[in-house]
Amino acid sequence: MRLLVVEDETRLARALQRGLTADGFTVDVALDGVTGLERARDGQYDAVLLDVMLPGLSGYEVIKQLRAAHVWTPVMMVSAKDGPYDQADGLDYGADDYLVKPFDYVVLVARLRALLRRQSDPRPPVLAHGDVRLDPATREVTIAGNDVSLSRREYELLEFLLRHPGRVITKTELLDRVWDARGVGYEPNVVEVYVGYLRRKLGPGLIETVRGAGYRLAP
Amino acid sequence: MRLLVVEDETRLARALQRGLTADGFTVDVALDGVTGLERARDGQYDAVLLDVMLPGLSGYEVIKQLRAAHVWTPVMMVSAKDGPYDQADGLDYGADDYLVKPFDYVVLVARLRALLRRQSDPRPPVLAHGDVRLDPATREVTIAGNDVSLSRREYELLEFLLRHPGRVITKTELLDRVWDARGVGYEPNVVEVYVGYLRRKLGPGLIETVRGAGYRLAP
DNA sequence: GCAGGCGCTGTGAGTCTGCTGAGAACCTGT
DNA sequence: ACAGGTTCTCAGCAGACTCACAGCGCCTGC
Repeated sequence: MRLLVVEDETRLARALQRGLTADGFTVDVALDGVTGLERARDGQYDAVLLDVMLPGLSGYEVIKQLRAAHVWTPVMMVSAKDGPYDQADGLDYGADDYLVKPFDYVVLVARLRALLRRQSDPRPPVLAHGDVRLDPATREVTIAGNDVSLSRREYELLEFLLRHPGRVITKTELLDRVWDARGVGYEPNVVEVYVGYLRRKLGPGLIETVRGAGYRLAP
Repeated sequence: MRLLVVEDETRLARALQRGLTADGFTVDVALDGVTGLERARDGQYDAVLLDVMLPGLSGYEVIKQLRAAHVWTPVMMVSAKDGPYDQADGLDYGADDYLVKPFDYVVLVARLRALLRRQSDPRPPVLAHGDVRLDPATREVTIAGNDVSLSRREYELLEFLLRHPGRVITKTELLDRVWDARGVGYEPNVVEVYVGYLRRKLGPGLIETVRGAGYRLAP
């Protein structure tokens, strides 16, 4: 079993490498996000252990780009409990499991084994709502069976909405999650513009405006 | 995690019940479409595993009626590969994922977990009082089942009242909490105006006036 | 019974929010 | 380099919303 550990704290990284090797895994280490992404993309790993707080490229960015590159290696995210991020975030971005620092080594191994065991069908399921269907694996979107071509932003906005069906989502949240994790430097109006684009391509009635609050997938 | 398995092959149904129970789920079984629909509609399940070929009521009918009844429990459809139906049909009817028989049990569990994860958007609980219901996640407000459209202020005022049922709340407090943290610059009369709007939309009798003191939700 | 105060509501002006078309800047592939 | 697509800002518009105001009715304390 080949593992990739992406972790910038050298001390922890080495400890994990030693322990996991002793437990029978073959372990590579990457000390920052960029090399982590590269290795994860190219190497044939059975699982990736991915820290969230990384120099260069955050863990979220890494997993996002990994999935965008059609790499479905199971990923276990690791983050400090008191960070600005939380579990839901990690899972949203496509992590398969989530661990909070500081973690117990035994728990880590158990979860890792469970992850490897259940990962026999890694293809993400199709997202569907009404007659709109979105396949994260191929990035294809269809409406009533007809293909729709979406730009990157349009696609990611739609995917985020489909992952939270029914919930009202504020423009700020969308800017945070679809545009930029830092979320600054954008006018909320971009969201309005892109919702407009989607409505033009997918028909009105799919995305509802909740005045003063945000947007929501029509029930 | 509560699951409902709707499957008429008793042998398979029992096997699934045993396996999924061992994997930590709480499993109910329905052996035909009619009872399946009933249970799915009434029970609070986290997911439904739904066979397509069912005596009484086909799986498609079940999911159609389920969605028509505004039940959005995630549904995984299961069907024989060589049946007259195919995957597209299932997704069209509003299934969230699709599995072809014969399926690998490990695959089933993996997909089921993915489904639950997607769905496990931690939704805030619905606020209810009398026949008024308010869902903070979707911002939907219903009275006796009928949708009511509220403006931002109206919504926030109602939400605040529902979060403090029974208590008498002064106008000053409402100005503080619903209008503006600084609470200055508003006439107390705005509150009266908005209480008026709410009474018009939700019927009198919901919000009681306590003369000289404030407002209170009727018991 | 009466006066004063409190709360309710109709009216309307000003504000705010969201939608859209136009266009500039920037990529990307040819 | 160029064409086409994409991303984002800006400005104008329409409609919804918010709130003050003023008049009226009702409650309450004397």
